Amino acid sequence: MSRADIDRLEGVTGRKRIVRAGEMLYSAGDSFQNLFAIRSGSFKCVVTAVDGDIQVTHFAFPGELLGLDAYSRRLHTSYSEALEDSSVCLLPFVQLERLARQVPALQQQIYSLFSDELRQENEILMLLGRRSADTRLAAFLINISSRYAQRGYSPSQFVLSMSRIDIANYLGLTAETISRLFSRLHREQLIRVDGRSMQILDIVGLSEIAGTHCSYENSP
Amino acid sequence: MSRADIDRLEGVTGRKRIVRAGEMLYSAGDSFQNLFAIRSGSFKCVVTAVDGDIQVTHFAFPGELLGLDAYSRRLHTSYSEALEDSSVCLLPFVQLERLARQVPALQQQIYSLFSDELRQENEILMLLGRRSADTRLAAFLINISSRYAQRGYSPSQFVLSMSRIDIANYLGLTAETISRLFSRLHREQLIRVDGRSMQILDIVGLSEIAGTHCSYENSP
DNA sequence: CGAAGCTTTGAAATACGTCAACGCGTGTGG
DNA sequence: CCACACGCGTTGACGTATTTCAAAGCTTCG
Repeated sequence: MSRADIDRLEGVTGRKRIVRAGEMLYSAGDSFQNLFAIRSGSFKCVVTAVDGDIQVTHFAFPGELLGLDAYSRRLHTSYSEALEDSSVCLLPFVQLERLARQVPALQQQIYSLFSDELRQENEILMLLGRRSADTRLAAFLINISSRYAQRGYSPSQFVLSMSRIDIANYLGLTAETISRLFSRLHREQLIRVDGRSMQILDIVGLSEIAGTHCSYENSP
Repeated sequence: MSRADIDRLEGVTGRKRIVRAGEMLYSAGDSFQNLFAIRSGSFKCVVTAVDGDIQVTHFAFPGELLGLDAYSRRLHTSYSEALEDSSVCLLPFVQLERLARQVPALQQQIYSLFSDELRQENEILMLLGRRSADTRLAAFLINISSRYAQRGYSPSQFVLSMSRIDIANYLGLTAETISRLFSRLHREQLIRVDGRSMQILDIVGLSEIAGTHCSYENSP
């Protein structure tokens, strides 16, 4: 979804919302009314187990859509927290549904969004199920990098909006492991890292660790 | 989706297909034409990485739908293999789309299927990312059990159609670990296991290991 | 300025993987 | 019909990647 698409949709609905860093866009248990198109900022999406354990299921950036998984139960079963001050466009799903019935292209767009997200989750499953820690982190960095590139930013230099803890949780690892891996990748001259600002020095080397010789194949 | 729903849809399209054990329902690279509603048997869905590594993303049983993730690219990116002789109902997606525009309830049904699958994948992410091996297997067994129950079969006695290797891959473990865990659960009187036929002796105890005090919460 | 949370690094513990051997069932071809 | 191979399943011994625990430095923000 392009920024232009989002603007057009916002024209239809006319509502947007600001979410400050650390605030929830929606929480588990909230009723499902809207999809959210991210205009600026970033979010982490998190599911909570009955024992309180949490799992970051994905990170979301401008141009991406949040809330699709809440449709069937009319209830959010996960929460989305802003990683930085962010703004989203509200898309009331009932209106969207109505509009989609009249505009086949929109209909197909919605199916595609669902379908893409399913395919993306399959990739993450592969990462968590079968890959070593360094492969997971390398694949994560390449994925983030390519998503920055898609939006016209530098693919080789960016600031991570999420904490090591969030990255670790997302990748099924611990913050300590992430920290050690960053240090190692730094030592091996593959990246430069200063706190949350990252520079990718050797995308090819990183891709090799990620187990993909095509650096942009993990793009969403 | 109930069996009646599937029959109705089949009336619309009128086509079905038999897939023998070990045969592919579709392979990665196949063009996307149909969704598949399972009438009998079972399938494993598998993604393949560039290095040939594979990951089982889910198991599918009668009443469930396959192929949703192929929509956006008009191409299957994973394959589905029958675990036993099976039959599926073919649902040409273009026809389904057309029909859905006229029948809002069908439209919503399709959204729900997508949405449900997304939510289900989030649960698996939690399993792979944060849970120990025994928790994963216990949750798997409870999930399978509840899906049998949904279809009117015994929740406490069933025959697994997938190999230990498949289960291990699905849960991000090795076949040896699965085997050892089955032995352990057997020793602890939680299950009886003879090859692939399973009997759950203590669903509560199993649920405790799974980290959920509500045994049926993992149902799809 | 202080507290609280994040990050880094080291040392020790452990859960799970790897390797290896063996038994079992099943299908296949001589 | 038997022999054999092959894939699956089990179990043990051992190795190791990652976690856990701990301590200290560093940011950030009230």
